[in-house]
Amino acid sequence: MKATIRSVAKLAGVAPSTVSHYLNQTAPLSAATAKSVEEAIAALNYRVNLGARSLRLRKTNSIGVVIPNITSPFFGEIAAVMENRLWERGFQTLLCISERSPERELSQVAHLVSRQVDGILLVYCSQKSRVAETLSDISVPIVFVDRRVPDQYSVCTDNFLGGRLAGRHLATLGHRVIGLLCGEPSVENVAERIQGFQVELQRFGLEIPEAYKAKGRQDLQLGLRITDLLQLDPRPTAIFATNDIVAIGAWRKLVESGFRIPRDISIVGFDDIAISRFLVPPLTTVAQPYREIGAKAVELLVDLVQAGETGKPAQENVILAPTLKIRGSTAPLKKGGAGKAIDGRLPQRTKPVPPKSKRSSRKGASRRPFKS
Amino acid sequence: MKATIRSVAKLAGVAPSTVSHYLNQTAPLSAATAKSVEEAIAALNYRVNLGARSLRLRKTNSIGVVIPNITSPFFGEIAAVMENRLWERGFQTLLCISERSPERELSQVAHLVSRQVDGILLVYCSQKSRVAETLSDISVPIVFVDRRVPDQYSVCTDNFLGGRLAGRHLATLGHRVIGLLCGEPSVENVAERIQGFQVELQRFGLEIPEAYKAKGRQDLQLGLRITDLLQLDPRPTAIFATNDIVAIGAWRKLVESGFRIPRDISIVGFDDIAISRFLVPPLTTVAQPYREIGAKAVELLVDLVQAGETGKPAQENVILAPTLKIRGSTAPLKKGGAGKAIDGRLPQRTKPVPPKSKRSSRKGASRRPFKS
DNA sequence: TTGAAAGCGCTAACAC
DNA sequence: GTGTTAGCGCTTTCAA
Repeated sequence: MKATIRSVAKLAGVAPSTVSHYLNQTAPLSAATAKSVEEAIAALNYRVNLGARSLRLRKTNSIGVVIPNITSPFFGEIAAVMENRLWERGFQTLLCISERSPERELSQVAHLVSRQVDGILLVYCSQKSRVAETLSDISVPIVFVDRRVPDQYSVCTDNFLGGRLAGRHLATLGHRVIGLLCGEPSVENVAERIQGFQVELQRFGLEIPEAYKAKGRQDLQLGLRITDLLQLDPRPTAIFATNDIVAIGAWRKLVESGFRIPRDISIVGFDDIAISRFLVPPLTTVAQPYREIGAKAVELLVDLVQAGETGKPAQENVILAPTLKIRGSTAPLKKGGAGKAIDGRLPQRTKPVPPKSKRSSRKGASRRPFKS
Repeated sequence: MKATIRSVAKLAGVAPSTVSHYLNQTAPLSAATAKSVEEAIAALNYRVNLGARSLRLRKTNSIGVVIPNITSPFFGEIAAVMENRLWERGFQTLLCISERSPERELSQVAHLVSRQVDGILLVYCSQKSRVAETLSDISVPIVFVDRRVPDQYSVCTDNFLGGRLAGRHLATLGHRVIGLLCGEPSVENVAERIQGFQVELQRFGLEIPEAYKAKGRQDLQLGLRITDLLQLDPRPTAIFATNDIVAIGAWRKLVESGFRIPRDISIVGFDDIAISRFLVPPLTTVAQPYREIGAKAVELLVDLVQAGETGKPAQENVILAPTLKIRGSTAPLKKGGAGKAIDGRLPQRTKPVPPKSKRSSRKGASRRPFKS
């Protein structure tokens, strides 16, 4: 039924290889043959069978993308960027959503390998993922996205730096009593954010007591648990949430409870998902470099694919800097407001002298220097 | 290098076809041969080449999904549901994001066909899409999603009904001066919502003057233009936005301008994207049946694929009912509030007698009866 | 400049 | 039960 290179050849009165040459411009054809081939193709509405071509060429021009989900704004953006870049580079995206199931993820990767994808972009779903271990079996290049894996290619955000940016911002605004909404780290990213945040606060002589940390699964519910923190004395004047969804949960609770943002309380998120800009006032947040992550991951993988067995790219771990988006949800500490020191003691202060100037606070504070 | 069915056969001391039979359980093997095949497979870490199998079987077990984007909540959900269902049914999803470009869309569909996908799920991007016309060239079954196409399989929401639900809700709450934020219909869906809304209002003797309609590209910006409507006299007491994003834009402007929702103004959206629930108060909206749309589309397409040339499923257009989610953003019209009739005349009333009871208002109002 | 022939890795008659 | 063989649609030497 369907036209093949053979049927085209027959109709055009030439050999299949000639048609192939025509299609791939792999040999010069005389004008006459070219024309007759062209006509035959049109007449039969011939379309090359890419599956057959792939089999022959041992290259499918397809890339597997495995990701925990695409409905959360962060992963959705990443997946979208990747598909775009891949399409531009001539690769078809095979999408696999792991739904945070390590088993499913594993079987998806196996499937993709069976399908002879040229490479895989993997946002693995949890520490429990056994993909990395299975990797020795896998002959296909893999780039890990938003997760670091020892001795593997990866591209991700500098979460530690992101945490520090948030910490510095709040400390600089004068906040001394700060609450933390900590996502339970399914992946080390979140832990790094918290660590960076705390390390930076220490530069200001601040430490966050355990009571000021609400921990839980990193979703909206966790944000709602801000009520626990609000009952503490002194009440926190600022909140750092380990992602924007959590921040929005907290936001909602705060507004319902009659708090005004940022007058009564400042709040900083992480990710910079699209909604964050739409809140009133818009959310101050640490923006992940979505586009860069996706673009870089594709670039790296495509290089890897094209390198084949020859010279593999050297850089193994790309770490991209996030940026602090200062918007309306944070403000300087109100004089005499809640959370002010009680009888001269700042309850969270552990070191005597917070740095006076921003400059000095920065000096030596970082494992890596701030960009700005 | 890579193990093939041949190398496995050689190692196991059997014929390739025997290995194939083992893999596909297409013939019973003696325990001994089965075991030796098994061992050979393990020893060589053999994985079947699905590309080759597809070529032979003329079936790729893959489905193309073409969609304008996946970062907007609506399309993201749809794409996610589809991938899930397809994976469950044993199909790999080939994702193509058209980015609202008709040309790109067309070339993506062509690519998918060349890749021998077994079927295509298509959310086409605009009226300008020429896919439907090109369809005669395409031998692959297609199901159109969220768009109706004459004589083609499709599944979408009953947008007209959705509009009516919104209209009835606001009218029943007593609102008489109502503003409309109308997305510019890139696709007939939006027009149907507006039409349904207005048809239902007419049942209540209401008509919306042109001045009370703000039109524009269906995005956040359009919502901001609510300021135009607020300057009208009488001021609208309720707003219907043709989707939630637009509603959120309006929301933002309203809050910034000091309006209280729903005390000062009621607002109804369309879609029920995830954010809508998180607003304070949460947004009343017409919920699209995301999961049902995605699930049904996959089901239909898979049936089509499996039917092959034999009996094609009869149902061509599946229309799924949306549901009204009444939440906090709408409230009964305040007595004596803004928008009340001026010297006894309701400016928007065109017919003398609005129906007294809900019952009568419903009777004959619908092309299809309400579900509830 | 064009054609013949082999083969990518797999499955499916069909024979034994 | 198992092996032989042909062929899915394509590309690619190599020869003419």
